[in-house]
Amino acid sequence: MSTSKSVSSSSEDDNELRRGPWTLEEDNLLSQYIFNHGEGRWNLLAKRSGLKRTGKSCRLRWLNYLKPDVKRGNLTPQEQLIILELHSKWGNRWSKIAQHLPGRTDNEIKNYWRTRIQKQARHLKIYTDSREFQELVRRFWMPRLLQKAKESSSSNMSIQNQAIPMPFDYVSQHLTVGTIPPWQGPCMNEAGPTYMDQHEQNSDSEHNNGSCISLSESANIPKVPQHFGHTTITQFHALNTNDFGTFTYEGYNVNNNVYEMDNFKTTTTRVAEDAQYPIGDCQMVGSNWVDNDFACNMWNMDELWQFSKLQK
DNA sequence: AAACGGTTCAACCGCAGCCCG
DNA sequence: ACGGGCTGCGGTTGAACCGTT
Repeated sequence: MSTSKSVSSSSEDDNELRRGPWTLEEDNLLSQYIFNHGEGRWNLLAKRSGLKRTGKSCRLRWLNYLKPDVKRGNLTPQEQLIILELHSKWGNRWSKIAQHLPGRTDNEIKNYWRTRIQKQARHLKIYTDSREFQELVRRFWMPRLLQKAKESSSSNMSIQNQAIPMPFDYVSQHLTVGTIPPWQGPCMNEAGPTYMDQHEQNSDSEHNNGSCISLSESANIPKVPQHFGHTTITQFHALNTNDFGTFTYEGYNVNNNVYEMDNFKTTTTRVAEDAQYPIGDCQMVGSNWVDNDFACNMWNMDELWQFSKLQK
């Protein structure tokens, strides 16, 4: 993008289309026009509003920035969970994913994926569409997000006040076998339809058949062995109990009380019978492989990678 | 304080699909 | 059936920002 070069002042050439960052005046002009005439017919809007912008540019500015219901700020753990899950099912269908995240734009979700998720994958030198990465997400990322979601919901807000409808229903129904977590709380609709039941089955029934989806059930992703599913279930149960204690599963020694990853120590051999999971060859040790600032860094990837290399 | 490098995100581009005449 | 206009989508870019040296 040649933004700075191509942003032209109106004094230069009144007929030249402006590009690059929008000014406050332009924003006001666009908002005012849409307030009076409504959205749509973007090319006509661009001509009549007095903006020296293309219709495309106007549409983008409105939908991604000016529209009143556009949500600003960091994605919540619940939103991140939904993105991970839906991306595993649909891939880079950003607009489709965005439909399930009220107030979030496809652009924002795409940026999140590329700058956060893919960055982590790059650090580990694995592809985000690989089985290894899917396992990483399922094993470590999602539980961490669940824990964060739990913390955020219990500490400062009720679920009802959150923009994402029924995130825990969504998670509990679709990431696991459907256990309703106790921490879901009385405000959750335990008996009623889930988020995806309400929002997806009608619009996407040809893909979904009304059944729950999960990373392991994604159409895009090979089914993982059954014991991976079991791992998820036990991890999820661990979120719901205070006395689950430490247990070992498939070579993973997991202190799963509340997913305190600080105490998480794995020494693994290959974890899948078909030997397709090189990530199982890495070893994660110590108290700080999980970064405290979850919003910025899910893991200390450098450290993780170092251990990964050491094991090879 | 300045230089530098990495990250984020708003904005652009090309393409595909849809609609309508 | 065809072509043109419009809209939406996904990939890419680069300015702005931020942290580090």
